[in-house]
Amino acid sequence: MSKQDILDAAKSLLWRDGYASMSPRKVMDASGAGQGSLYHHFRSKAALAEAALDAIADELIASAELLFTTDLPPMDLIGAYLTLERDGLKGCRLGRLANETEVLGDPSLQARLHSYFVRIEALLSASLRAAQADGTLPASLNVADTAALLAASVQGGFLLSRAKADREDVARATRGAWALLQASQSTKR
Amino acid sequence: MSKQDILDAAKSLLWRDGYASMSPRKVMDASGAGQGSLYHHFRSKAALAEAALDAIADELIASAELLFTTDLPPMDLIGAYLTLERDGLKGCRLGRLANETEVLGDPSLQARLHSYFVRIEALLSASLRAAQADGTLPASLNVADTAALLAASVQGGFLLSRAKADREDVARATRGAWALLQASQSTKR
DNA sequence: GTCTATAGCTCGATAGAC
DNA sequence: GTCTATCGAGCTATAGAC
Repeated sequence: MSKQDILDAAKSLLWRDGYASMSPRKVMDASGAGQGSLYHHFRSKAALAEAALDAIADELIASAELLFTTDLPPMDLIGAYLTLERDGLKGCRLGRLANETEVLGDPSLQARLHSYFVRIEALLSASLRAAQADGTLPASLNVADTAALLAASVQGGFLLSRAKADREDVARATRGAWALLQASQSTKR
Repeated sequence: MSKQDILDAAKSLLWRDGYASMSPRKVMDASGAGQGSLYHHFRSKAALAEAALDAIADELIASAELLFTTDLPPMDLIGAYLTLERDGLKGCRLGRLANETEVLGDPSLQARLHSYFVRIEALLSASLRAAQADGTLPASLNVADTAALLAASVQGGFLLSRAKADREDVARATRGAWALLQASQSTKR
């Protein structure tokens, strides 16, 4: 079962070091597989990363969809998402890669990041629209802008945490977003 | 005056490609300087990057401080900052580097990112406090959380723009933050 | 101050034996 | 399916002439 070992090693190296730093050598060392095995199962480093990104995206999307299908009022879903526990120093497993030229320059890697964020923003947008429908959120707020802000509060929070080496920044940013969203509730029209 | 040429080339390569990709070879090609010149003026790639980050941070901080010392009500200062024109595909010249292991792992590079974001958040916090004092922002909002959110909306917006290859995302995120902030104005206590 | 030459290393990938 | 050997390239840095 060493193909899975290789994939797992790649997933964790992508999270820790990013794509450019995820060398075949490191994957081999971390997984215990030899070079022959690695290139037998994956035709290239990029192909390995594609498989790893697919697996990571599946996990992240599955847990987000699980949360957003909880039977709760829409505003509470958004609050629950924003206040999830996050380790700021580790960063988002996918967002972490979004500033790497080598990732953005590879269409099949970039497409995977694209699709992940589209789906996350879609979940947020759906809840925002539902909250406007049930009157807990002002109808005057632009849904696309607000969804982008909420996704950005998570990603930007992670980035601040890492830049400042302060695990709490991501919690500050998402808490700030949640507080503002709640404050807008009482605003009428 | 080729020292400045080398520094300029490093600054633009850091912006475009990041730190790991900024090889001495590329700096030489982009600046027209030879290898001897590069290592005469800078003892190492890291030392060159330190000088480049200092220059970039100085420019960014200077323009932010200029904006925040404009004679405008505090809420308008924040609005002006959030709605600045930003090219989402290029990213923040410093925030772009905050997910690189090679940057975070070098204490003198990481310290420069740290100091930049501390200063930006300080400018935002001061205006938020002033807005609370003059009654245009609810006193119930936590200033540190809100400042973190606003900084995160810019950085996260840039990240979304790059991940989705959509220049407009950063404007959506910051507009979303500005709209929420304004909506909270009308909330009392 | 700037040049060329070269060091020693790691990179991503391929070859060919078993 | 896994191994070892090897390739050619690029990396960061140093040496030493001019």
